[in-house]
Amino acid sequence: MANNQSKSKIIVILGPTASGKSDLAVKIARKFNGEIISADSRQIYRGMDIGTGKVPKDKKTPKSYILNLKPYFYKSVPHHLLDAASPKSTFTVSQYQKLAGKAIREILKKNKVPIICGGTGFYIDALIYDYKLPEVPPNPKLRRELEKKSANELFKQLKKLDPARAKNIDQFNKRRLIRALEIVLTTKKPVPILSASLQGSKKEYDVLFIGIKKPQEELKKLISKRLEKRLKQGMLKEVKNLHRQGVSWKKLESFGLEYRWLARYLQNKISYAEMIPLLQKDIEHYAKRQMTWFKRNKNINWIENYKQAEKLTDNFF
RNA sequence: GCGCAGGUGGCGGAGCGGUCAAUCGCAUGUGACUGUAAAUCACACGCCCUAGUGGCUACGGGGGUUCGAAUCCCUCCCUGCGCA
Repeated sequence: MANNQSKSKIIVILGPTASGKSDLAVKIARKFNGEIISADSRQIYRGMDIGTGKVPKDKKTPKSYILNLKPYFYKSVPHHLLDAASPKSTFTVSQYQKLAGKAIREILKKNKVPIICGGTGFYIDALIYDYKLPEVPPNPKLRRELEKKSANELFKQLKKLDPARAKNIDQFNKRRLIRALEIVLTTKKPVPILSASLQGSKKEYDVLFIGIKKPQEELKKLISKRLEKRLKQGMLKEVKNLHRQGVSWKKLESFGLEYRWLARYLQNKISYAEMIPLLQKDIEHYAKRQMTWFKRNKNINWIENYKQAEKLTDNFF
């Protein structure tokens, strides 16, 4: 206990999509002198605003924030790691880890509270639990080659090269198999074992996890209402613009959810009327997957309203 | 009323004498997750249980043929299309 007082405190706000994370984070930030670091794998991309539900920028945000990789302001609260990457590039967890880690240090230096807010569980965990990811950047050429093979072939190859990894890996998941082989083939060594565990948080920080809990039916309604709103706000135009600026349909589809389905509609693969329910379903499934991830983390304090979050935060300091 | 096509699990849709509790897709449930993570992937999914090469009820209703029927025949009911 006494130790904790010497550790820097950081707050993590998470929850499924449409649960109201951004709003909560802003309130907490304003009350407790915080700055927000986004943990959202899609809000990181510039030009993906409506579809990702990115908070708008205050007028006073300097135009040069992008070039300088500076946070932008919303309701006077700095937001880090929004608009930090081009949608034409591939942003990865590893980059996130570095950038977000740096943001934490900067915020602490100012004696403010870092508030990590987002729904990308993998990003949050990589950051908080300091995953030691293998230093092997993506190799598109190799990936394209491996992509041609079947999952079974890839699995056999991995089994030969790294039996230990083959034992634990999902042998039907090509994406996982390809990455594992990518690591093995470039390092000529087995995939290192990930040492971090979810048992305790990273040593140098004292972390408060706040999770927003919503009943399933309510969440579905929130998703549906939000979807309608996004369409009205011009989401279709946003996707068109991205494509016009050189983001391929394939890439847009790979972003998932609104980008995937609107891209399919714009390519005439599907009608508008068909698209809406499919997209709605897809978002619901996504919310479920997020919860599956979060449930493993027993350190999360699940709350239902702002008051509870405030109380938790009060006690934390 | 006549003709044609159909009625299969929550839905769509295979099967057309045995190996069918019934391919597959969707939905639903549960889960995985080592640089694409809004991505990618797995498992379960008629009912019952001591959970098994287990029991029971099932392919619109009823009856029949057959060692054996979701599959063939008769009949009734219902749906769609065409002709009246």
